[in-house]
Amino acid sequence: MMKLSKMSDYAVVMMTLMGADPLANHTATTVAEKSGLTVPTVRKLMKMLSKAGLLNSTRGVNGGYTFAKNPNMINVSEIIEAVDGPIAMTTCLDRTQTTCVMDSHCPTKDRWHVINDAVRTALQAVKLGQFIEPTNPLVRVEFDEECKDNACNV
Amino acid sequence: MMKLSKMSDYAVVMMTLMGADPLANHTATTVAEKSGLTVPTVRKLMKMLSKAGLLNSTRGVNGGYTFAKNPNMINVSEIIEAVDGPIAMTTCLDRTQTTCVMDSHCPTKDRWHVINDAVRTALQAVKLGQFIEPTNPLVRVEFDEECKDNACNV
DNA sequence: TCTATATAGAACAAAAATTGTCCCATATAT
DNA sequence: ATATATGGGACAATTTTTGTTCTATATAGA
Repeated sequence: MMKLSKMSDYAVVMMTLMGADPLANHTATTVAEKSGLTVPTVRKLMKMLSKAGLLNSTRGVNGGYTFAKNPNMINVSEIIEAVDGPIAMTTCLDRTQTTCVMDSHCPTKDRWHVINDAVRTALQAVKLGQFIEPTNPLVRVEFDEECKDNACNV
Repeated sequence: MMKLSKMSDYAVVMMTLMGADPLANHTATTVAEKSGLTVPTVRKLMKMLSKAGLLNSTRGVNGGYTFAKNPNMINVSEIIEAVDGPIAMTTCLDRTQTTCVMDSHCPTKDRWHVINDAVRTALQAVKLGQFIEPTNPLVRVEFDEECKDNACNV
């Protein structure tokens, strides 16, 4: 099954929860509480999202993270790529990889970009704002133990 | 990085190589030779493609696999789903998983369908025929009745 | 200045998923 | 009968992902 990693799944959930209060300063601790994820995991993801330029960070006392831009302008592919790296459907499209088992036998290496572009375009079309409930900005979801395992994306 | 599994990647390559001779009978051994993949791996994938209805199989001496339908009518998502299972971007969209019980509390519930559908649609739009060298006239000739409405000329 | 708080970066072990191979059963042409 | 080929399942090895821990750095406020 082709699917997202749990980490990028978590990241979208976190960003969605933060988006309920889009101007506030969010710390790893508070996001962990809201999401039910552990603090270390949230910290790791916040760092990635900050490094990718989706969040601004402030260190020290009263530090934390704020949205670097309007959630309505953040698309899902940005979040996924911040966590999982570039969307490359096959190894030969991943510039960090150099080896391919099939090398000269491969008849498809120049065709995959069609699919890759199609998928990226599809993901770019979906904005974070579409995930945030406009009518319920104070949602404070407390996940069960069971939901930690799959980010509760039922 | 969100990517295809190697197995589904291999499967597309194999199908592309077979598509160069779309009416022939292909054995696991011959496809292994053409692709550079090992025989056991090719066998495993051929079984999956056959089970999914993309290939017809014949057992015994002179057995092997033939295309069950025109390669131009086979889309890439069919091959991927034959090998990797249904395309479900998150765990909650995978019907075989039932681990999350907090349906009503998840902030991203029902939103993932938008992305999932977008990705599936993108993959469905790409036909195997687009991977195969367009110089082979047999693809068009022998499967012609399936192509009456020009659907094969994508 | 000192302290408590919070992010930055890197390294790491545990867990999970994938990959690749092997075995034996079944079918079939010669 | 025999050689050939697929069908189904089980498995170990490998790779990837996941989640945690550690130390360093930055900052507000007492």
